[in-house]
Amino acid sequence: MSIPPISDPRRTLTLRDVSEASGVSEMTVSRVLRNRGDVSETTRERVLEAARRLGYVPNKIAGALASQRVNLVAVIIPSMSNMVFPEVMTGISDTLEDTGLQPVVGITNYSPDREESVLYEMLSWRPSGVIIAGLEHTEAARAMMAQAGIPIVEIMDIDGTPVDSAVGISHRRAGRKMAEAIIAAGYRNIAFLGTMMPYDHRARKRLEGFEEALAKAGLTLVDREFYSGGSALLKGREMTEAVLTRSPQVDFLYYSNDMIGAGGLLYCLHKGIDVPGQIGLAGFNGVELLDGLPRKLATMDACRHEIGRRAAAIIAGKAQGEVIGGEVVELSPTLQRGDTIRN
Amino acid sequence: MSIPPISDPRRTLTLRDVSEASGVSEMTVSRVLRNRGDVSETTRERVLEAARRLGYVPNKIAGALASQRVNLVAVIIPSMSNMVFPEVMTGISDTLEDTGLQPVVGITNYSPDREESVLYEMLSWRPSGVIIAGLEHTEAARAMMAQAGIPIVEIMDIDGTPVDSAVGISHRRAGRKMAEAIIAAGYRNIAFLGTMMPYDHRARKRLEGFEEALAKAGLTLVDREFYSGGSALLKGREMTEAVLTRSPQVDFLYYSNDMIGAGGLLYCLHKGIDVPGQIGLAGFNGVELLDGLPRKLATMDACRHEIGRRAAAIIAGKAQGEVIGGEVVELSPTLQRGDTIRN
DNA sequence: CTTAAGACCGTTACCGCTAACATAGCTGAT
DNA sequence: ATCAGCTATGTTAGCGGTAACGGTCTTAAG
Repeated sequence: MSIPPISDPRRTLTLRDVSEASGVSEMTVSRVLRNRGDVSETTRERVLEAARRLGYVPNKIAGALASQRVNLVAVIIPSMSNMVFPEVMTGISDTLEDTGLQPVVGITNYSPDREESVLYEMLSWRPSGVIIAGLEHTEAARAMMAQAGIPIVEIMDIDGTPVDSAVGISHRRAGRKMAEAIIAAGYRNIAFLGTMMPYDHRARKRLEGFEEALAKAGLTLVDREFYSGGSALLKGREMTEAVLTRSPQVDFLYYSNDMIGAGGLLYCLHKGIDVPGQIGLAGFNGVELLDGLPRKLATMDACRHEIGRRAAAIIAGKAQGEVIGGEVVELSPTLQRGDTIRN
Repeated sequence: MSIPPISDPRRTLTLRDVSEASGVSEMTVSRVLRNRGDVSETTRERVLEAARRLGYVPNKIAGALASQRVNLVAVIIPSMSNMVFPEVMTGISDTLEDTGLQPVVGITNYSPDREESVLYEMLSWRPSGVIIAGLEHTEAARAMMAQAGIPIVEIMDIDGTPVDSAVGISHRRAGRKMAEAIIAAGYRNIAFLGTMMPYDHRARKRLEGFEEALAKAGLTLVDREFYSGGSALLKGREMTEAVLTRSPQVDFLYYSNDMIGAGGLLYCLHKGIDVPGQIGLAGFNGVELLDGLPRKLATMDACRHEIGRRAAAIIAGKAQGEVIGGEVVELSPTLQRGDTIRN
């Protein structure tokens, strides 16, 4: 057992090392590295030089404990491969960029239990705020968020009661709006194709709104098809084929997301079906991908980027000391008719 | 200035609160919550009950500082909207899942400077390891990683010298392999279409390998086209149109990624071009999306999932105390001929 | 020449938790 | 009865920073 030499290169550096190397107190080094408080230009330079030379990297763990401040914002979302969430993230990052706050992402895979444990894990790092997808959470999760004493923003959806703040769209209303446009265009034999995930509450709400509007017009869905897992584009093709085979009278296909909608569109075009004359199609989300398709799929954008920005702005505002109570921001998605709904 | 009452519901709870509520010392509470050390079943239950009732969430900041242990693994990647990285992430998460380690993601947007600052930020939280994309970093970034005293795994690419460990494929070799397959199939007038990002080193290396193999066969690229930003699928269409207009003699289109390749494929099919007779196409990555296309694009999978798994395994292993030096794991991508290269 | 007001830097006391060691009961072998 | 050897719990001393406050030394006005 030998005592490691002071200069052991593997020992991690602390403020004391920089302090000794530059001949000032640890406190002064701390001040220099944080740009806080008065320090003369001479010592500042001397300290910075020493820190650089040693390769000192501050220990935020100690800093956070001492200052009771953490510059992290927990972002909890179901998935990263959904196209939707990377864009929300972009909005969040853009807004947080110049606030000194930093997003940290947690993935739930659409599992409420996993969401609960991810939330617990993240809260244990005492973030400055939480941005979490959806309004549906376990009891325990809601309790944790309510107790945490930090701003919470639930995003994507506003059809429900938020714990604190919420930013999103009404998916029920979005479904209704789409149904109305489809009916107005004269389609009558409408089928729904979507995900089967029991926890995709937003897709469920869209379908509910959609059927509500159909009912008001005296219509009901003539067919429906669900999927889970796999390549969404491929599933879109397969499901479309299944529906059209089973229910030849169908004249409109409403998809719960753009990816399967794109698959369906490619299938219809391949089969030589007249779109939108014989059959109309619509998806949901307004993903960038659609721009490259041979024909533009009708869709409704979910304001993803804007949702991210607004949510981040709320957190950043409260971190600055704003004392607004929980607010609900409703964004309105716009219908993009594309080329797959006839006029 | 009033002193908040002991029972102030907004005060954040500490071990002391649980300790008082359950009538044992803080240390015992700590032991219970971490499942470490001997605690009688009676007190264990009493403590857990109290913690649950109060809604106590441990403070990992304090815990990490005291124990000098952080269960985080920094994962630094260029982008999340690239399809490629979400899959790598999946591999990482899957493997880390049951090790108690947790990935934390940082995004660089393909900027070396941003990478450096993200790395600095993450190292300041003293993670147990770093997984970072690519072998090209700033001087300072390399120095930080070398100094950090934790396992570092550079992923995706192995054409270069890693700081510590590396897991990936040889993109140069991948480019060569594809060129050889194309030449063997009889194509001679080959064009390249890809990203212009100056920092996409892997795409660059693939192109280098590709041209190297062409040269060996006495060929050179007859045309090349670059893009940046925007919808990759749409860009693929546009670039393909541009190339085919400019160089009608082209009989093969090699794309730097599957997304633009898919756009090109859709364009060719739309134009009634005989694929792969008149023109062959190939991309890179093997993204799931391709399964839904009307024809299967030739591609080469980049072992994304496996890369994530292996990288995570290395970090987890070293966290367990394995003392292996830097290792380089080379994975071999397999060519998937699809329907767009003639036999 | 005082002295008040800054500018600059140091000292002290934690932040909330855990490693390491100490202690108190209790068991069973001697 | 005695004591080694447990088990179950408590005590002490930090981990590496920062808040808050206290000095010292200039500087310039009174």
